[in-house]
Amino acid sequence: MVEKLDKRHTGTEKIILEAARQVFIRKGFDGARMQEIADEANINKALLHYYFRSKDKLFMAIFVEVIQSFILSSVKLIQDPGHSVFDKIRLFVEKYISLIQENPYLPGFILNELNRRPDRLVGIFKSSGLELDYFFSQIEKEIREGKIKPVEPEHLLINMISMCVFPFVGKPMINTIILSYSEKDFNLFMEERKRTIPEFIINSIKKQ
Amino acid sequence: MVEKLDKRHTGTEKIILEAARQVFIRKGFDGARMQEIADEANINKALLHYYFRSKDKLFMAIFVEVIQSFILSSVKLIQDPGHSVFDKIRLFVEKYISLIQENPYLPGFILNELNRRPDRLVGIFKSSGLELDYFFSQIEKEIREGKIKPVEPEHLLINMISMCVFPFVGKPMINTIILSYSEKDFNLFMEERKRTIPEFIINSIKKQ
DNA sequence: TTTATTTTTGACCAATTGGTTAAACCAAAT
DNA sequence: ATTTGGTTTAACCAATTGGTCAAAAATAAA
Repeated sequence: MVEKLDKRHTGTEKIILEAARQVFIRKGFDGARMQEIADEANINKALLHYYFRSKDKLFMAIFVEVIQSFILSSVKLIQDPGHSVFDKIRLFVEKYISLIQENPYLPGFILNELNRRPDRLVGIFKSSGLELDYFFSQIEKEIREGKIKPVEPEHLLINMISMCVFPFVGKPMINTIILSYSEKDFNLFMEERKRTIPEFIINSIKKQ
Repeated sequence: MVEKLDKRHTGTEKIILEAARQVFIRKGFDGARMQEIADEANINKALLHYYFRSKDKLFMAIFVEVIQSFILSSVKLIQDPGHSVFDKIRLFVEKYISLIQENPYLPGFILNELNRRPDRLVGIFKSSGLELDYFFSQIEKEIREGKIKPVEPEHLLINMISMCVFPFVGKPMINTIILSYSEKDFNLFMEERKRTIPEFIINSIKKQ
């Protein structure tokens, strides 16, 4: 019964990957312990090495998975030829923040590991289908057509990403700042941002 | 010779702190090794424990120092009653980016550690003189006076910080994105941002 | 110089780490 | 029932870790 065997195999493998994912994201590569991953998966530590040969290999496995699902889901929309730049801004901000809200510690994890071992990990990032050429040329086109003010496409994109992602990375800091001004909690603040960020961007680049 | 003693003492202490600073920022708390700090300082490892009792205490010492110098230098300007909101945006972006350029890995370090051990570190952040009330009320005042469009002060501030800081935290990602569009290098890109960010923000909130 | 104090060191320790191994387990095939 | 194959485990290992300590070195006081 190859099928049954494969299912069992994939079963434990998935359980390990899920456990590793949680622990790595929570503690980072250096902070994560193989024993803790084994505990989280309710299996013996040696089994980790049976499926994935080393901590590094296990980490790579989850990192690739995490990057790809994260990149793909957000790039698709932005490269879609079926929306105007304004619509893309609105849709991207809403969708991107919602995506991160489901996994709030993912950006911090990715960015930190990427910085800590760039030579090891940047390759994964580059080869994960990160294509932005259509979006960039679409912006240039709408500028030529006089639909939006002249802006540098790269800066616009980085601004969008920055305003969406940074609050999650800087949550402890943001909470301190916001709570010193109002009683708003972080989740409410991010819900507001789904509205204020597109408004802020579009106000900046729309022609009057 | 109390003076001489104190100088020597402060001398080694400062050498240790400087070494610890470099290693902790480069490797993070979990990744840093006491031996590596000792090597960096060219002293015996036991001497680290002689001056600072534990790795944690040593880390706290440098974290407090780092936070305070970082916060203070940036908050001063923003609370200064002598500038308009527009001027503050221009000055802040220029000064904040320049500050980080001198220490590009500081934001990533601070944000990551803050997320990793919030209960331990957020207190330091809170008690480091982070006051923003004047800036917030100044924005509200200029809105009432019709000088700028209605905006939520907290969102505006977070937007400013996000667009300045995030690129440094996401440098490996940013480089991939930018280089896929132009041949610009990161430093040039950040120099451009000193101009494009204030323009972007002011375009968004100015009245026409 | 001699004594007292402080600073620096090398050697050491217990605990933890990622990783290994040989044996046990367990379902399926003979 | 026995064998066969992959799966899971407990026990173990070498290396590394933060941390200690007693003695040496350097400095100041007498």
